[in-house]
Amino acid sequence: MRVRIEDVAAVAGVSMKTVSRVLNREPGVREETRRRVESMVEKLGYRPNPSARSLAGQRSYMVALVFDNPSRNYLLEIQTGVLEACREHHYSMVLIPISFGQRGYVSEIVSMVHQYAIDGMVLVPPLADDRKLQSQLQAQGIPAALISPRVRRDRIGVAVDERTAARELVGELIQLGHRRIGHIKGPRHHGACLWRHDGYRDALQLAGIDYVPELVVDGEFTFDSGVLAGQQLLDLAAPPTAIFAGNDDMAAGVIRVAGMRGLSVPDDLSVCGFDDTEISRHIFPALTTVRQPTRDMGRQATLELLERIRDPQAGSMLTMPYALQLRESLAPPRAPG
Amino acid sequence: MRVRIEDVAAVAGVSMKTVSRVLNREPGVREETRRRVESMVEKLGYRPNPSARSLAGQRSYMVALVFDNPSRNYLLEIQTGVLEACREHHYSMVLIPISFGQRGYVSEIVSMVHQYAIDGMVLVPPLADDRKLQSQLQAQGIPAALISPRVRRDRIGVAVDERTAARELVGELIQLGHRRIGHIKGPRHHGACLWRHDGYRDALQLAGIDYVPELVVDGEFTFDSGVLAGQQLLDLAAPPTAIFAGNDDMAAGVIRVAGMRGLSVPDDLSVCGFDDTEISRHIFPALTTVRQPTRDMGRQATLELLERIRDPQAGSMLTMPYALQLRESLAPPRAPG
DNA sequence: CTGTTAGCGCATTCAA
DNA sequence: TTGAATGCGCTAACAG
Repeated sequence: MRVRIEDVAAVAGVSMKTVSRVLNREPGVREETRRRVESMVEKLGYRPNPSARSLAGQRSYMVALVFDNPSRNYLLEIQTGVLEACREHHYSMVLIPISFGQRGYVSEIVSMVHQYAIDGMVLVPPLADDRKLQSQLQAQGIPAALISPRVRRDRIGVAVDERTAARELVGELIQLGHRRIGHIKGPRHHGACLWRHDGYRDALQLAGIDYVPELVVDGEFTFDSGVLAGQQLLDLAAPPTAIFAGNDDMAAGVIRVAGMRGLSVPDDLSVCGFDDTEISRHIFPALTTVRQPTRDMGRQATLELLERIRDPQAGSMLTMPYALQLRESLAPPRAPG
Repeated sequence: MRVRIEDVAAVAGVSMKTVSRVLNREPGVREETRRRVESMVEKLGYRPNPSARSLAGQRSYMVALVFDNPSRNYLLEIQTGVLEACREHHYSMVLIPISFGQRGYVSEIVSMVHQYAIDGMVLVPPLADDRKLQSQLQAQGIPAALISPRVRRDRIGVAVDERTAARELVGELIQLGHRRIGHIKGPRHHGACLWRHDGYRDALQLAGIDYVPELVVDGEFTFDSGVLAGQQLLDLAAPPTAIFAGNDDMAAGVIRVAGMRGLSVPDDLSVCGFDDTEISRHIFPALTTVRQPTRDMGRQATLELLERIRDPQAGSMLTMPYALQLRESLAPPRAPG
């Protein structure tokens, strides 16, 4: 019925071990033998049994994507990238959704890792910045690739220069003539919150514009928090003429507030976001934002992880490119200055 | 180091097999013994090794979610529900993304199923309607739960009465005074396309309104196709005063077209969608639509699947409730009649 | 109701 | 460069 490694060995006239060596690309097999085995593998349509492999080898050929469900779209993109890399390398992916900050979640993760003999994991923000988790993983020798972590030294994974991106984005607003520019921050424990805010500040400074604390409000990276923050900003005695929201969902919230108040975007208010998620193109007016290659980030992070799994010295922290997406939501202010 | 079933057995003073029985909820264990074992499992923090279980038991305790990536949000909700059910029952979920219609995709799936010894699968539209796939799965004895399939007899899974829902939704438009109501269909191979269109037709008929073919155009369930279809409808000599888009993404596309043309929604044009995905609340005006309990559908479908895995006779086709979500995008037509 | 034995399919010793 | 024996942790079939 099922083709086993034993069958391949018999047909190829070698031992099981030799077939195993060929399959796992171990050295020490004569070229001719290797070819013979490979052709038999092909011919019989042999596929190793993952459970047996995992049980005997103490590893699962599985990578875990651990997440806390920040932005669903973002996550989906990452997931797609991770899955892509996994398929390319005959790994599989398991999802570990967790509640960040929930009591005992670190040991929960570690325990799952052991249960499934997971070979490595990809951590998305805000987990990528969790010191406790990381030191646990390190202690247990479990490789992890980080996506957009705050600390990058000696880590593997991917990141984008979000600070510069934010600076450029706000620079566009300034270029258009805006001076009172609001900003909606993300939750504090996100590196993104920090970098985007810093970039905002950098841009103002470069243009010689004062940083006005009342123009900077807190958000949660959710649509609803964007609505609240937008109301707060537009309720100011001197409201901003432009708002840089920390991500697209919050920017969409701002646009909704504007709509409810009869303000035209971008004529009465310019709005921009960050991430270039699906929604940025699906709302009207389409949102100016910064594109991160999210899917590719998931993929590359996974590739680095797989390298490290093979060789504990390998793998690095990649910087990925970003791109401003200038769309309809920006215009000069009504009364420049 | 690792806690094994043997350790639990020793501590509980029973044999391995008894522990195994308890873990797998097999009958034939005295209540007291069961409790004792369970408490030891708890105490030692024992977790079965999936690979060993899978290897010995010829099954993986894994369920596959097979999909073709229709709407990302929809899928994510389904996935979350499936994952939820899996966790509750100590199953894990693997993702099998495929290209529907690609040459040999059926055997690709079957082969993966065998390789991983997958215990069952959840099929989302349009795969839930794939005859070839289903007969293959049936032939191989692989249980599958279907989400919103066209054919429901003798199948397990979940569905919603989309036709009635669509009728009620269009009924709302008619109630408001609309007579020229446009409809954007989905791709033909989706059951949803059919049901929603039929519901539209039913509503018109009930109200004694003629079905006008030029008011019904094709779409692809994507935002962009919604834009195109919206343009087509609004370019008519006598454009509709309301549009029922086959799903939310397309409805968002229509709203964008309206925005670009300076038409006010809902004052100049009423729009409604279907599915109640995230975008329906995030655009302005917020979209009137039909909510399907997508996440719960994923969960329930999986529960049915797990039942059938245990017992080839068990499991059924559940009908899940829907709910109209009346939001901002509807108003009476400017010139009733 | 419970325990014993064998073996799932592979990787990993070690020896040849 | 290759092969034979051992066991990964669990479940299944049978025995008690």
